[in-house]
Amino acid sequence: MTKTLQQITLVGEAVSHPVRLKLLYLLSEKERYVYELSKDLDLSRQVIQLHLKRLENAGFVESDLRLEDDDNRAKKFFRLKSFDVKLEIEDLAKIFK
Amino acid sequence: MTKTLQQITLVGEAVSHPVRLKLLYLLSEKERYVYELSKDLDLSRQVIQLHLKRLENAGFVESDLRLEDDDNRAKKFFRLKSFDVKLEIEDLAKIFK
DNA sequence: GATAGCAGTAATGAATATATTACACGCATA
DNA sequence: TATGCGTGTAATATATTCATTACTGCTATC
Repeated sequence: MTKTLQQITLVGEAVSHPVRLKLLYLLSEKERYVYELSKDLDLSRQVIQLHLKRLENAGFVESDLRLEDDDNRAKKFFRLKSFDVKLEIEDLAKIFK
Repeated sequence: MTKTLQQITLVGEAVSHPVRLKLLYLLSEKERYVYELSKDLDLSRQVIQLHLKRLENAGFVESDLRLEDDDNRAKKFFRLKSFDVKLEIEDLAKIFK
């Protein structure tokens, strides 16, 4: 699969922060919602949301706002889509040559 | 090979900027010195040096200040050491589990 | 001797990243 | 009804990133 310059930089940026790596790990286990993650990581909900947005932009996660049967409080769930991080010189050669 | 959290973030950061990716590509062809790169990329020598330092911190490149036979002006050459970018959920699991 | 090649360091400035607090709103529960 | 759970948005503060200019100093070349 051919990667664009922007795809590469977005992925790089996504994995360049420890909190985002932790989020990736947690979401690899099961889907979780924002408030829950902010409690678990002891960080503000807004920052967690920002990090998740970065991960979403990189194509790693996806989300949906969802109601559960027995609770009418909407929760924004995130889950891991794919995690395929691999970069070779050939990828760069295709871009710059 | 086991990766530490910091190793992962350094690598991610290294590949998160288009100029650094271009530098990696150029250095994959042959070694080059700082002044030369700054001319080719039309950027200040100081910024090129900064980007190269990031690449060096991530373990991608190495440098030496060198005199050539017929020229007594020292040149700081950079070359690609290794380029092995691969990250899997298992790497994160080892760190966070 | 002036200009260009080549390095090092320092100061500065604009933009982005990271994190917080604060506000509004609705639902759940003691 | 007060407190906690859960969302959204906005304002703010600090740090870092990215890029520049400016200075120094040496060698090469016209």
